[in-house]
This record gives sequence, C-alpha cells and structure tokens, in this order.
Amino acid sequence: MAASLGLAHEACYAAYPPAAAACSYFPSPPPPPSDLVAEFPPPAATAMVDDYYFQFGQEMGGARAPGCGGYCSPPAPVFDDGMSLLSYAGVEGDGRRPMSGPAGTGSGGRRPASRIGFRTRSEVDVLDDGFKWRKYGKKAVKSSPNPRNYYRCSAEGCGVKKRVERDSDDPRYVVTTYDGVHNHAAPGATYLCQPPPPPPPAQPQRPASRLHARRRASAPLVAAPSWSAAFDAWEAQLNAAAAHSSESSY
DNA sequence: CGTATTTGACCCGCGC
DNA sequence: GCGCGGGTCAAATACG
Repeated sequence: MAASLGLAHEACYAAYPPAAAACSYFPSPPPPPSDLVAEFPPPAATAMVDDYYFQFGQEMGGARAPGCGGYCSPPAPVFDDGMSLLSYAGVEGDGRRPMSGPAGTGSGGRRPASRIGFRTRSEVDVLDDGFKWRKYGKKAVKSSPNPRNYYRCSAEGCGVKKRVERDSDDPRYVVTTYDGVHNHAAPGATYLCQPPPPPPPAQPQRPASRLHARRRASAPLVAAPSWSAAFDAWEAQLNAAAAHSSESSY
C-alpha cells in the first residue's frame, strides 16, 4: 500500500483561509532535495514541504519553529497569489472553488481549513507520510485521465483528508493534496516541530442539510476567530525560543 | 470475523 | 432551471 521508494519532489502549493492552519507534522527529517530519485523511508511530503517553505515561506507569512523539520503554515494566507502557486504545482485545487476570497464562499463553506499539496515523482500512488489513511472514494475527474482517490485519516476524531491522483501532464508524478490539520501525532513519527496552540472549539463547517445531518460528525476543520490570538501567542513563543536558542549557541 | 477497499448512487454548487 | 463535475456515502465485496 504505502510506499517509500522512488521519490523526487517537485513542488507544492499553499494553505489558504480560513484561519485554522497550524503546524503540519511529518514524521521524519527530510533527505536533501535532489533531482535523483532518492530512496529513503517516508515521507514523500517532508522534503518538498520544507523546500517549499524556504521558497515561499516569507511570502506566505508563515512561521517556522526553531529546528522545525516540518512546515508551519500561517494562520491565514498572507500571499496574494495562491492561484499562481497552484499553477506552479501543476494542480488546480478544487477546480470549482476559488482558493482565495472570503471563507465560506464557494460551495457553502465546505472548504477545508487548510490545504497543502505536493507533486511527487513516485512509481506508486500512495505515499507513506506516517499517518494511517482509509480510502473512502475514487472518482474519475474531467481534468485528468487518471482517477482521483480520496482518503481520510483513520484516527478517531481526525477529519483530515487527502486526495491522490496522477499528474495529468506527467503520469510519473503523483499529486497529493491534504485537507485539514491532524489533531494527533503520526504513529511512530519523530517530531521536530512544536505543536500548535490547541485549537478552540470550532463550529461545524458544513451547513445543515438532510444529508449532512445524518452524516457522522467529523473533526471540525475551521478555527474560531479567537484562534488568531492563540497563534500570535504561539508565534511569540517560537520567537522567544529562537532567540534563546541563538543566545545559548554563542 | 473484523477491517479495508471498491464502486454505484447521491448530494451539492457552479456555470450556462 | 438544468446539466455538469466534484466530493462523499454506504452497501457489497475482498482480504488477512
């Protein structure tokens, strides 16, 4: 199922509003980026997210924890050009829903709290990112000759989802899109990043409907407005830690 | 037998 | 208003 071989990273795209973003954890330090097909244990995502952060982190206004081997997304998108980043990644997001604009627009506020995408060269479709996923759907999409697979984090109460599909332009690449933020640790993961501040109790994101009413409750993906204050505190904590770290190193 | 996957159907939002 | 396309559900099936 999961794979950890034959990976090379190309690009990834960005988180976007609303403001529930947090630190996205990945299980192990990434290998050095390389054009060569690296052979290493998971995860596929790590290196690319890290690379991406270095490339776009400032524009995104993201916070990077001292010694963080993962990616800490900003509480809200700071960059103005999310679509261009998507284009850079060779994916088009939802296709129907704008990646920018007021939260709750698009399809009735069903937009996930945060989204990170990867385009990874891999011989296999499913990349081992340290989390356990359950497949819940498969769909042929118009924009690609390859089917899109839908996965949900199998951890109880964790509503994170991911979509996996082969790049329509180059089938050697797998486009993986994560929706939401894990509220738990990855099994067996080694975290280098501080945990984000605890999310406040959030309201269900989906509008009430007959369908949604009978569906299982999933972990809320949207943070309450007060979350930004919590993030500020967390960021300050990171800055303090960074300062302390630099002082102690001399 | 329990769990994971498959797959057709359904729902919803958007564009025309 | 209608059709299209994407996302999800849930019963059926496969697998260990």
